Amino acid sequence: MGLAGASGGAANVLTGTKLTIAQAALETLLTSGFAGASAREIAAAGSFNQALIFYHFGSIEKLLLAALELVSARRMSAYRARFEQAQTFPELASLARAIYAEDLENGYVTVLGEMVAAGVTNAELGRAVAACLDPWLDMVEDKLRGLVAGSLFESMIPSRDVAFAIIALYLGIDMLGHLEGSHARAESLLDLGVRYAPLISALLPSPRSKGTP
Amino acid sequence: MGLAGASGGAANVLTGTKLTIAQAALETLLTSGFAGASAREIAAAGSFNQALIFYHFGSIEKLLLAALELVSARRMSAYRARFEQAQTFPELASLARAIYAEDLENGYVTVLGEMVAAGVTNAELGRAVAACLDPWLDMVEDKLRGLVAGSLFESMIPSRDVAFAIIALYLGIDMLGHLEGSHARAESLLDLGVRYAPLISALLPSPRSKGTP
DNA sequence: GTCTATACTTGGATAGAC
DNA sequence: GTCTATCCAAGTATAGAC
Repeated sequence: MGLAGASGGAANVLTGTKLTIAQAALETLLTSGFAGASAREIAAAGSFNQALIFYHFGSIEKLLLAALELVSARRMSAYRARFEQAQTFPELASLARAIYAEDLENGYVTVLGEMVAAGVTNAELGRAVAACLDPWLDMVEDKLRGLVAGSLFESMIPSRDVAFAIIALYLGIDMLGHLEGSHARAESLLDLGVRYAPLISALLPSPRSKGTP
Repeated sequence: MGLAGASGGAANVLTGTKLTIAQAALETLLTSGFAGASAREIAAAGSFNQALIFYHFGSIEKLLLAALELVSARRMSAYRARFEQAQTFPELASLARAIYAEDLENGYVTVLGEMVAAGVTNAELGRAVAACLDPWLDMVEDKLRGLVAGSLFESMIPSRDVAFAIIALYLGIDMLGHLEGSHARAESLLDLGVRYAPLISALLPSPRSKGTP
């Protein structure tokens, strides 16, 4: 609680006008998508002057990136605790399902999808978006490692690859939902995961019934 | 072999100038991405006049869509036979791996990624891209149904959802590859699939050793 | 820091000659 | 069907007053 009385935790250094602008950018990303997120639209959404964007962020790209980092940090601080608490596959499946539902409601799913899409068509932006995804990859990887630790699968499962697959699946579901204009199939798939997670649990003999280490 | 002596099979109705233009569009999509695929760039790539695009296709969007349908049809006719031949999980995993490698080499992975990304930022385009993906979803679903037919899992596995997951995973891997600017992790993940497919096979008792029905 | 006004660029699309 | 020339819209970004 020393300097810069921020609220969350990570790198939420945006305050005042910069924060206002970033939030307007998010709003625009949400309602008009990346294609519609021009300086003029964003300025209109936030009722401030177009020129402020360039004064504070230098370029639209940098603003959009800052906005993405903002949501990423928010989501991380909102979900991390719950994620670390979940210790079984059923719990994790339910959590994934819940996170998707919340992300959908908050529009984070949309923002992420738009920025990933933008990153694909723009290499520089792409690297930045990938960097934003990295902490999530690490988080999933750590969790996986913990889950299989001590079990038969410990040496068999390359956690990094599997974590990559999980993030890819989440992203792919997100993308398809966007394309179809409906996330119904995405949600039904996640429900399926919840329903069958106990089965996976049964296959992996849980080796850590000693409580949290 | 009656009317319209086309080569492949599906809906490859592009000939002459239209085909030239569509191929230039593909080339541009490949080298400059969706963001760089402007009328002028495409015309330059194919050494024809900019105005021809609008004469033949009406708009850039429609051209790009036609180009996507072209590659989709090409890939379908190139892979369908091999896909239908594969009858076990190991075979399918190897095939998926091979398809990704070929798609990567041909640039189809890039084109698909770019168009999906474009579809996310543009609802109308998105629906069309989703429609392009549909035949693939059907194909995977049919295959899945055949694979689990007669086994214990027949009533348990909702083929549609699982097919959706598989397509989503493929797409997500593709997207992440684009973002990172390298498809190394994607390929290593597919290799992992090949390595562990026999294990899945062992779990699903193969009920159909009678040859092709 | 914030505003107005505007320069500059790019890109979609069309008109009309050939 | 193809070409030249051009219109028009939209967007990024900056200069300079307040």
